[in-house]
Amino acid sequence: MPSEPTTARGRATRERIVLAAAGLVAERGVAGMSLDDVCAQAPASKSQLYHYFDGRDDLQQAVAETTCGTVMDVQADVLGGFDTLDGAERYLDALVALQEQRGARGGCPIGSLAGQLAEHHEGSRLALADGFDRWETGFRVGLQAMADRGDLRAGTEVATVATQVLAAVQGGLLLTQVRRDARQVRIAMDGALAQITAARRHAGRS
Amino acid sequence: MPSEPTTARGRATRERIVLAAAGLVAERGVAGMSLDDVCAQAPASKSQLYHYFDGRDDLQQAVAETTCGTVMDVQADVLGGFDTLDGAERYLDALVALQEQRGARGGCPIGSLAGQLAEHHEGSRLALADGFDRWETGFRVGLQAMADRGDLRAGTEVATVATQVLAAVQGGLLLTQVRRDARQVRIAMDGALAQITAARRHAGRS
DNA sequence: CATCGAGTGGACGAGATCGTCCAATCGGCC
DNA sequence: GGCCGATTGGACGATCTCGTCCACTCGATG
Repeated sequence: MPSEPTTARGRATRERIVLAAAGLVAERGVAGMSLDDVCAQAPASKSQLYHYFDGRDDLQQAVAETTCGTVMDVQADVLGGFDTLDGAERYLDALVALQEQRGARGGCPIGSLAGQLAEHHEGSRLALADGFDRWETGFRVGLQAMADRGDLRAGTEVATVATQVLAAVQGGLLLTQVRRDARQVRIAMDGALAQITAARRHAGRS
Repeated sequence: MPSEPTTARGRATRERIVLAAAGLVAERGVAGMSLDDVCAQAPASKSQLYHYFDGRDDLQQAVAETTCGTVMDVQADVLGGFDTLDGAERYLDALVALQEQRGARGGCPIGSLAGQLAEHHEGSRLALADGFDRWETGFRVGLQAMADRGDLRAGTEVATVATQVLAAVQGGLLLTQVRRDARQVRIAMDGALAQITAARRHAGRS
């Protein structure tokens, strides 16, 4: 049972540990993160790590949670604009630009963690599922706004399309990562967007 | 430099090792596969493993290659039928049935390996990219047959749609895995299929 | 100032893992 | 049978990793 920090100093230490762990996971993968490395990088000592976490698994779950939070924070603005067709295209452009900037490496942080953790740690799986839920909710509220405005085909099931868009993003990012080609995610999501636009749609891809 | 086996016995040993490694990776993930475990399971000895492989990384790449081969073999039949609208729906049904049968666990073997290996082993990344290429080619030739028959919207770019279908499958399988819900992959791929059918399309989902 | 719990530092042992090494065995071939 | 390279068995040391342990410091509070 990990003890929650009660003082500001304790909270800072716990956060240093999680951030160091998240950085190492992003850089080397879950398997490449050793607790000794985390302690060296934080910096912190073993006793601090085991003071705030049950052990490796518990720390990995905390990493999953903060990673989901970071991903959602980074895209909060552009995801908030996903409520018009233009906003949807801006979202896609931002996604592609980010992948190009990273050299098409790394894929989606949440998706990558999913491949490494979902099958082996129930707690981490639930944390990642929660991240996906929040992401999909962002799409859904934006799509609902478009539907209310009449920008979508009549009869569009907004919740279903939101799931399809998220799947297209994740699949596209995976292909981008494996093929080292940032255009893959654009192709994947162009499909999802083309599907939702009404007959009077303007602009295919930029 | 690993030496290729020259005798039938050597080839059998090498194959035993790869299959044992692939099984352990599927069961416990890449990080959970120890070389000692592989030797115990094969069965084989350390010297045999290092006789046929450079080391851990080389073995992982061999696992990636055989995993791609296995996945393509398993779906060869139903993927070969992906050249009519009905065949596409049968493909989707088979995919969903397989996920339900597995309890929505494991996701796509290739996609899971991608998340664990693509970023850290160039050779494995290339092996997985080759697997995706073969998979996408299967979709593309089927879609081209449909286009030639006039089953697709006029002006459909077959290669692009093939990429979108593969992305939808991968994204859908990832959501299925994380959410432990086999319907996710059906939703994801319904979107990709709905997009390609001509106006006189029949049947949405089953 | 004395007390006390939260927080800290880092040594330590148990065990796992990797990769190396060498001697033994197998099986085709002269 | 004798030879020889391919193949095999498994011990071994070096290294890494995890998690435990205990003594220590910090800082709020009475």
